[in-house]
Amino acid sequence: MVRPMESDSGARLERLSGMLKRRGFILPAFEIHGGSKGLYDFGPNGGRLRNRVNQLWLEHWTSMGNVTEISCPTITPYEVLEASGHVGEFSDYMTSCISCDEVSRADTLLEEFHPNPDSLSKLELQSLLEKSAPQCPACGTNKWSTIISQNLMFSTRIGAGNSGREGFLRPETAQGMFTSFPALYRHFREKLPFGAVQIGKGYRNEISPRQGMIRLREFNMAEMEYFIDPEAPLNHDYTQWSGLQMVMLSEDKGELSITIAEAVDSGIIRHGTVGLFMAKTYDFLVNVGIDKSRIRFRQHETNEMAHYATDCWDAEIHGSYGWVECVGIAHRGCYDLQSHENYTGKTLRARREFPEPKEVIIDGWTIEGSVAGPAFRSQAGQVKDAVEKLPSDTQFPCEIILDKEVVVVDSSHVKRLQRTDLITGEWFIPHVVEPAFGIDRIIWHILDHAYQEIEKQDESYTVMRLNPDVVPVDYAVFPLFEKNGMQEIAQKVSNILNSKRGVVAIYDSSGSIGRRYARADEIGIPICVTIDHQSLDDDSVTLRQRDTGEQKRVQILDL
RNA sequence: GCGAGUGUAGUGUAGUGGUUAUCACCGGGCGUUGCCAACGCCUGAACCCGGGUUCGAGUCCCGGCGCCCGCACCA
Repeated sequence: MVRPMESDSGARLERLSGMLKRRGFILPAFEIHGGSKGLYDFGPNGGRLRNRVNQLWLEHWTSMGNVTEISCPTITPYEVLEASGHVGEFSDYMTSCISCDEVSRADTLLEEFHPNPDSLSKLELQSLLEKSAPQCPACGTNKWSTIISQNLMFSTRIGAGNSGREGFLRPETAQGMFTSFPALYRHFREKLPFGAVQIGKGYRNEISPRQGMIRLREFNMAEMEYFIDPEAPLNHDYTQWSGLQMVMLSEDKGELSITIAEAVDSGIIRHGTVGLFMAKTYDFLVNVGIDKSRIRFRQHETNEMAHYATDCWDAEIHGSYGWVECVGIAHRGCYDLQSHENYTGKTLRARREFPEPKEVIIDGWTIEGSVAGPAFRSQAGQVKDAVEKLPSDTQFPCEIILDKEVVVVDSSHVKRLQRTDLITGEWFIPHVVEPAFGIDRIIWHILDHAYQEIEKQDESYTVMRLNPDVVPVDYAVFPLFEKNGMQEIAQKVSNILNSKRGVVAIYDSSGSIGRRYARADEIGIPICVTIDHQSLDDDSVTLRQRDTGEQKRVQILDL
C-alpha cells in the first residue's frame, strides 16, 4: 500500500535519489541507452551493501540449525509454473474499450453477470463478454475488443528453434525449493521441520513499474520454505520477544500493539510458526538498520490472499513512499507440494510414525490370480479391487458390478485373505510456511532511514547513519597531507585494514580533510582513520566516529 | 494500458527561434593550510533519441524512450 507523499518529503526524496546515484548506491540501469523502466543497477557502494544484507539474511535463517541454503535456476520450464498455478494465476485476461481504449480486466467487468468470473476460461469469458456487453467504466459504451491474455511472467524458449521448449524466468524463487523437496528431505535425515533458503533474482513483467526501487521487473528475492508437519505440536519459545510490542493490523481486530505470544495465543496470528517468523523478521529488519518505529505487520484480507496462501502477514516499512510491503510471511498449506505431486505423479511427502503401531486386521477375499486372470482378462484388475471390498461373509458365486457390465465371480476365482498388518506410520504432504523478502525494497528503506540531513555550521550536511554491519566501506584512511611520509603510513594502514577478511577500507587524499570527512559521511563510513604529524613520531593515528565526530588516538598496531 | 506533467555536465539549475549554452556544487591536477564541505590557479563535463517546421531549433510541432503523478493493474 502506497500513500501519496507530502511535498517537502518529495523534495527530500529527490535529494536522496540524487545522492544515491551520485555516490554509486543505486542507479538506473543501461542509462546511456535510454534506460529501461523497472531495472536498476547497484553501483560500487550499493553492490557491496546488497551483498552484506544478503549475507546477514542467510546467516539469520541458517542459524536456526535446521535450515540450509540452495540455489536454483532462474530459467524455469513451462510445466513447473503450470503445476504451481502461475501460468493460470499470473495471467490476466484483458480487453480494451473500442471507443476510448481503456483497458480492463475481463473478469472484473463480468462480475455482475457471473458468480465467479475468475474461474472462467478465456473462451467462456469471451462469449460472456459478448453476450452481456458490460459498460466501460471510463466512457460508458459497451463495445469491447477480443480478450487477450496478459501474463506477468517473462517467457522464453529453452533451446534453439523448433526443438526449443517453452519456459519462463521465475517469478519467485520458491518453486525450485518445492521441486527439490525430495533432496531436502533426505538431506535432513527425513525429519521435519526443516527449511531451505534461497537468495536470487525473480522476474515479473510488471505492467507499470513505479517508484524507483519499489516495483521492479527484475528484483532480488530472499525466501525460505519451512516444511512442517501440520499435526505436530508446536513448542516455539517466544520469551525473547516478551518485551516487544509489535504493531499489527489484523483482519478481524484492526490495529493492535501486542506481543507475538499474545497474538499467537489469541488466534490473531493463525499459526505459531507464522508468529515465530514474524518476530524473527522484525529482528532481521532492525539488525540491518530499519527504524523499529516504522515497522508494522499487516494481515491479508481473506479475499486478497495469493492463490496459494491460507494466512499471510506482510511486514510493512514506512518510508518516502508511505507504507510499503517488504516481506510476506505466508502459510501456504500443502498447496505447492500437492500441486507438483498431482502434476508429476511423484511423491512429495514426509512420513509420520504413529506413537503406537496400529494393528489392522484384514479378513476378506482376494482373487486367485491363476484362475481369475485368464477368466476375466483385461477386467481382472477391476475384479480384484471389487472382490477385496467384499465383506468376509460373502457367498460365492456372486455378481459384481463393474463400470459397464456385471460379471459373475464364483468360488474358484477367489481365495480367503486373512492377515494382520502392523501400520507404524503414514505419509503426508508437509505444510509450508514461507517468509519472502523483497531485498530491494528493504535496501531502499535501509538507505531511506539512514539518510539524514543535518545542519552543520549553518549549512545542510548529509550523513548516512547506516548500521556498521551493512556499510559498503568500513574505514576511510586519510593522510592529513601527502608529504613528510604521511602518505606512506596511510597507504600502509589502508593495506593492513584491507587485508583483514571482510573489511573494506578506502584511501583518500584528495581535497581538504573536512571535505574528505564529508564524503565519508555521505556514504556512511563509520570510522575515518587520519594520519597526522604525530603519527610520524609515535605510530599513532586518530579515529573519528561518523555519528559523533569524536576522535580518539590509537596505536596503528591496535587497529 | 489510459491521461497529465517533465527531460540541459556526476548533481542541482539558467536559458523569450539567432554569439563559443548560464551558474553553483562536483570530479581531476598543482600549490597552500596542523583535523570537519577553507583558499588560489589550471582543468574536465550536458541540451534523452528520431523525424518535422525554419535561413537558423536546447527553445515550436509529431513520434519514441526515460522519470514523476493520477486512474487502472499488481504481492
